Amino acid sequence: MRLSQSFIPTMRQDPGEAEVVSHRLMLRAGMIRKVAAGIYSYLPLGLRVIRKIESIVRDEMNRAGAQELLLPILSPAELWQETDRWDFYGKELVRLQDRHERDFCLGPTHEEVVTDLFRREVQSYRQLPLTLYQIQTKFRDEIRPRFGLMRGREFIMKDAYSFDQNETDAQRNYQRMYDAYCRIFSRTGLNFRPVEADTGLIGGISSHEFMVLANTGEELIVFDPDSQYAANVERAEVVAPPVKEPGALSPLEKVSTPNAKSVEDLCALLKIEASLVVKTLLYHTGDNEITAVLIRGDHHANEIKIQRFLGLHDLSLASPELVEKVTAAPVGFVGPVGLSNVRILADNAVSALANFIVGGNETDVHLINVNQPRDFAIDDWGDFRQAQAGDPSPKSGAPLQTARGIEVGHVFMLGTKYSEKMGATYLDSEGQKHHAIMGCYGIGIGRTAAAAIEQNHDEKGICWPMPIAPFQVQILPVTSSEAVRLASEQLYEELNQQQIEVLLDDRNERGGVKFNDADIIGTPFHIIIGDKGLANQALEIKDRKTGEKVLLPPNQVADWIRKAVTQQLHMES
RNA sequence: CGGGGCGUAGCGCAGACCGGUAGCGCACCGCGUUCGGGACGCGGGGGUCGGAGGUUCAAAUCCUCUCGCCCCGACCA
Repeated sequence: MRLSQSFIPTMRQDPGEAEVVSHRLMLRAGMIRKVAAGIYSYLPLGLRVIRKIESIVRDEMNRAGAQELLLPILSPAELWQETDRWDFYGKELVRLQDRHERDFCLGPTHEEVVTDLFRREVQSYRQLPLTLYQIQTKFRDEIRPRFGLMRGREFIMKDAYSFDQNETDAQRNYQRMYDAYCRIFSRTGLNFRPVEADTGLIGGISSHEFMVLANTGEELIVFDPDSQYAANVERAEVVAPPVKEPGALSPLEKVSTPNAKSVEDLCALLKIEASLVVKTLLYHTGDNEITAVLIRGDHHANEIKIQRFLGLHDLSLASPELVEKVTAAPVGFVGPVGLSNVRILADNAVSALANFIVGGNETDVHLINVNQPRDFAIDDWGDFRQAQAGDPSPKSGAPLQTARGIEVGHVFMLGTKYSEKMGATYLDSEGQKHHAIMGCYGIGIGRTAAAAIEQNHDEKGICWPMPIAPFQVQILPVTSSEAVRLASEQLYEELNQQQIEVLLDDRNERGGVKFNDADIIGTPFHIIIGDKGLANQALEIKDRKTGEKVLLPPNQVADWIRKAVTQQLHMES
C-alpha cells in the first residue's frame, strides 16, 4: 500500500480527548476516530489490526471444533423476557421499538438468541456436542464508556456457545475453549494470564478471565507464583485464619474520638494499627432493613462475596439517613455492640482478633477492648473481604502477589441456566429428555488491540507484535532523488511479490516526518532508503521495537525481510 | 448517577475576571528554495466562539437553561 494514497490520518499532537496510552496512540496513528462517547469508526489502519486479530480467533475457534455463524444484532424482547434478562440487564441493554411499537434490543451478548436457535433445531443427542460462534458488533450502554476501544458502547466481540449432553462433555468443551484462548492470546503476542473469575450478570457455575497484564489495567488480580493459582480479586478466596487461643480479655471501655469518622482518622487519633480496628459496614438489604458486615480495618469488603452469601444480586451501602434511623448512630461511629434488630455478618479475619476497636453507636465515641462473643454476637461468619497481596494462596499457602490486568476474554460454564429457562432439550439414546449443558465464551476484539498497544509501545508510538501489525514493513525513502525513488519502488515491488505486507511512504515529505509517522504507526520493520545508503550500497533496516539496525546491500533486503517476518510470525505460535 | 473539568478554524490552545465586532502554533492551498529525525520565505483560504433564551447601544466575554465531551467512583469483552 502506498501511504500517499492511503487514508491514514496521523496526528502530530496528542489529542485532548485521550489520556490512556492505547487510546491516544490509536487516534494518533489514524486507526480510529470518535463518533460519540464510546462509539468509534475504524479507519483502514485500525481495521487491518482488527481483521488480523479476528483471523487468529477464527482460526483457533475452527481448530477447536466451533462453527461460525452470524446471529442478528437486533433481537425481540420476548426472548429476553423468557430469561428475565429484559428486566435484569437494566439500562445497559439498548432498547428500541419498531414501527408497530414492538420491543427490541441491540444484542449485548447472545445466549437467548442461540438457545432459541438450538431448541428449534436440535432434538437428538446425536447432534451434540455443538459449539457455535460469531464475530459481531455488540451493544452495551455502559455507565461510563472510556479509554477508546477499551470500553465502548459499541464493540466487536467474538462470542461462542457450547451445548453438551453431560457435565463431563461440557467440562471437556470448556477446557478446549480455554486452551484455544491460551493459543489465541499467545499467537497475538500478548503477555497474559488466565484467572479464576466471578460469573457476573451472565451467570453460571465457573468461569475464567483472560487478563493481559498491564499496569493501566482496570482489573486487579492476585496470583501465586508457586502454583498455577491466579484469580480476580473479586473472586479470590481468602483462607480463614487459624483459630487463636483467647488471651487475656481486657474490660470494655468507651473512648472519646471526636470527628474520627474513618479508620484512618481513628488510627491517627489513638495511635494504633488499622488491623486492630473492626469496621462495621451497613448494607441496604431490604425495605428499611440493613445488614451489618464486620471487616478488619485494613481489609476491603468484597461486595460480590457478600452479595452471593445473602443471595442478592444487588447490594448497596445504606444511606446515612437509614443508618441513623436503624442504629441511632451517625455513619462513622457504627459498631456491633448493642446493635439490635440487625443481622451481623463477620469476615473470618475478625475471629482472630482480641481486644479490638469498634464504633460506639454514639457520635464521637468508639469502644476499645471489644471481644466477641463476650460483647456481642455474630450471626454468620464467612469470607467477605477482598484478597490482597500477602494473603496465603488457597492452593499452596504461599503469599499471594497482585498485578493489574485488562480483561480481554472470558469463558463461562453456564450449566443449564439458559436451557432450563428456555426449554432447550434433547433426547438421549433412551428417549429421555434432558436440558443441554451450556458454556459461553467471549473475546473483545477491539479491546485485545488496545491491550496489545498498552503492552507494546514506547514514547514514540506503537510497537506492534508481528502477528497483528497492520503492516509488516514500511519503506521510508528519506531523500527526494530519483535514484532513491526508483530503489524504493523496486523494493516495494519485490516485497509485494513475496506476499509481505508493505507500506511505502511515497509522500512528498521530509525524512523527519516519515520517521515519526512510521514510529507512531509502529510497523515492526522500517527500511530506510536515502542517497547516502544507496551510494554505499547499504540500506538500513530498523527493528521498531528493539531499535536494532541492520545494514544490507539493496539486493539482499527483500530476502532478509521475508525471513525475519516469517520468523516473527511463528515465534509466538 | 454522584464528584471534578472542558466546549473558540481540521488539531493543540490564547482571548473571558475587566463586554467594543476573534487571535497564535501546527495542518491546509499556490509559488520558490530545501530534503537521513516533525525545513524556510512570500502569498492565500478557513471560525453562526456547542445550542437556546436573557441583560446591554454593543456579548466569545455577564446571567439562566440546555446539549455534548473528558477524567475519578459503582458495571463488563
